[in-house]
Formats: sequence, C-alpha cells, structure tokens
Amino acid sequence: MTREKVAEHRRTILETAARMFRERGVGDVGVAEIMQASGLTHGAFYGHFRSKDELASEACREACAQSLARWEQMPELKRIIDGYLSIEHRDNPARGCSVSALAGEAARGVPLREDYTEGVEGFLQAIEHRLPGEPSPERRRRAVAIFAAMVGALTMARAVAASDPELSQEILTSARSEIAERFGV
Amino acid sequence: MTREKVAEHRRTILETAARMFRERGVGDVGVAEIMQASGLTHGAFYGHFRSKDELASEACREACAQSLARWEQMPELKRIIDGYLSIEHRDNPARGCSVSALAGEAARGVPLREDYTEGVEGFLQAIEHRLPGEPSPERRRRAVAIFAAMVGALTMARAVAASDPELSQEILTSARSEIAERFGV
DNA sequence: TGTACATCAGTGAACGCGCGTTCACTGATGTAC
DNA sequence: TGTACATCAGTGAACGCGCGTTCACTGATGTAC
Repeated sequence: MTREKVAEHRRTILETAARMFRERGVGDVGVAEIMQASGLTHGAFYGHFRSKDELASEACREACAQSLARWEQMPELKRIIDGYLSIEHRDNPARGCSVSALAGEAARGVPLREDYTEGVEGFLQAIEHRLPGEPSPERRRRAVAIFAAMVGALTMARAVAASDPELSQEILTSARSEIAERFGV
Repeated sequence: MTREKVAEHRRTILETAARMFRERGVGDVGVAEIMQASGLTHGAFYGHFRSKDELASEACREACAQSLARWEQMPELKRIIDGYLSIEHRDNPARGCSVSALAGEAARGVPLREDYTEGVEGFLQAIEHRLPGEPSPERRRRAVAIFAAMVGALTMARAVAASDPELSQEILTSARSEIAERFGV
C-alpha cells in the first residue's frame, strides 16, 4: 500500500463521483455506490474525504476542469457549439458539461455553489475568447447570451428526450442554427 | 366535512406542493412537510393522492398551467421576456416557471417527464404565437431558440446568485438585451 | 538475510436519522327512525 | 325534535428502508535490529 496507490484511489473516487453526479445528480448517488464503482468499500471513503459535501464540491471542480480541458483543443467556437448541442452530448451527461448537469442542485445546495460559479465563469471566458474582435463589454455580452442559449437548449433537450425524442432533437437543431445565424458563429 | 372541504384540501395540497417543489426540488421536500404547510397531518395525504410521484406529476402540470395563465395576460413578447429574466423571477422560483425549476429532476425522474414535456411545448407555442409573421418553420425555430436562451439564462442566474450576485445580474441583463437585439423582440 | 514491530489504508458491522407509506383509530357529519 | 347508527376525512404511531457517518478491527507493507 504505497503513497501512490492511495493517491490513485482518491483520484478514482473523484473521477467516478464526477461522472455519477453529472449523470444522476448529487442527491441520487450514494457514497456506498460511488465507492463500489471505484472498487472499494464504503468505509474507506472517509479516509479520502471529510464528507459527501466535500466530495461534491471537488467533483464539481473536476467535472468543469475536464470539460474545459476538452474545449482547449477546439479553437473554433462553431465546433464547440455543435458538440455541445449534439445528440451525443445530450445522451452522455456523465462525460459532459456540468453547468447543465448540476444547475438545479447548485441553485439550492450550498456545497457546490462556489465551484459551480467558477465553472460558469470559465466557460464564459472560453467562449468570449473565441469570438472575433477585441475584448469589450459587447463581446462579453454576446458570449453570455450564446452560452445561455446553449445551456438552456441542452437542459430542455435532456428533460424532454425520453417522452418526446422529436421535440428534443428539434430543440438542439433549432438552437444550433439560430445561434449560428443570429450570433454569426 | 363536506365534499367541498375535501376538494379544497386537495387543491391546497396541490398548490402547496407546486410551490415547494419549484422552490426546493421534488426530492428535497417531504410529504410530511407539504402536509404540514397545508394545515394537515401526513397521514391524510394518501386519501388525496396515490403516491408522492403522482403528486409530483400533478404539481408539475399545475405549476406550468399557472405560469402559462399569467402569460395569457401579456400580449407582448417583450414584457414576457423581461419578466422572465427579472431579479424578481430569479428570486421567486416558487411562483415562477417550472421549466427552469424542475429541469434537472425532469431529466432523470420518470414521474415528471411527460407533464414537463407538455409544459415545454405550451411555453414554446405561447412564444411563437407572439412572434410576428405567419406560422412557419422559421418562426417556430426562432421561438425555440428564444426560449432556450431564457431558460439557460434564468437557470444559470439562479445557480450563481448566492456566490456571485454581480455575475448573476450580468447574465440576466446580457441575455435580455441580446435576445431583444438579435431576435428583434 | 531473517525476525519483531509499527503504521495505516481498507473492511464491514453498526449507529442514528428521515423518508414514503400503512393502518387502527377518532370524531364530526349526514341519514334513518 | 330527538336518538342511534353509518360514513369517511383526518390523526398519529408504527413499519421498513436507505442514507451518511463512525469505529473496532484486519492485514499487507516499510522499518529496526
């Protein structure tokens, strides 16, 4: 049981939680479940984290960082938007954007709040940075509106997917083409 | 104990639940709590509803119907959007739009799904109806994109409000002015 | 090189708690005589 | 008009369950001699 093994276990728990929380929400995933999926028993959890809330906070950071890291490799905003509003992203929240996946719980739950807010700011800057022109209030405003449309469309498309797949699809494609047209990206 | 009293109790429970679910989420509000807020004891609940899931479903319908009824009295889309993206709406989810408030739980939970989807369709039609021009795929697409931007902005503004009030405010005003400008409402 | 011991991540039973749900009971009301 | 009874919404104790968390214990590893 080396120091590296321990650190690896911690990372596994964190990444598993970041996946599961996005997929099913913090409230609906138990500590025991996360530990089992990480190949450990629930008792070991408190050797790595002080509480489930602390894990939720770190997992939110982790999830945002993962998404942003993937964006780093996409210089064109158009590709980011198309990926964000794709069926693939809609159907795989576990690997997707946590701003959409954790919005509801961030609004209410204290533990996530600050990490979530930093995540939002990070995504906004990543978008603004890819918009043409000099930094300006106008450009920033455009970035905020574009991201709002992305988040809203993905959120609704997910909520509606199971009971009305066509509406879900329509929301994604409509948002994609309208953002492209009206915001010129 | 007349038939009217019983029906009134049922309505009270339903409206109380519609408020509380939007404010704190279906999962975080207990049956006993709803009944207490309705002036009854928890045991009486199952005389009115078969289960908490059934209540959640009906409460979602009720909440959507309430919001849409208020929209009925606003003929201009601009006023609807400004109200939707106001501080007042952000800070009072209990009386506000359930598409934003219940999105996360609708995506995962089976009970809400269908009622939520019908709600979304209702809001979309209410918006499209207020857009100028004849019914057309283009007009519908515009309505979807506008509503997506509204839902995304409100959702993020709420999630971010407690830890960064200025960012929250910025999201609302940016979305408001960009929607007005780019979509011409 | 081999033995005795300390360390400490991981184990799994147990805890207290709150939840959704059930059920025997109460007591006010409407009806029958 | 007054009494006996049936009805049924509401009461509150109790249930089974799963949760987050704790804790005495295990057993593999690194260190000391």
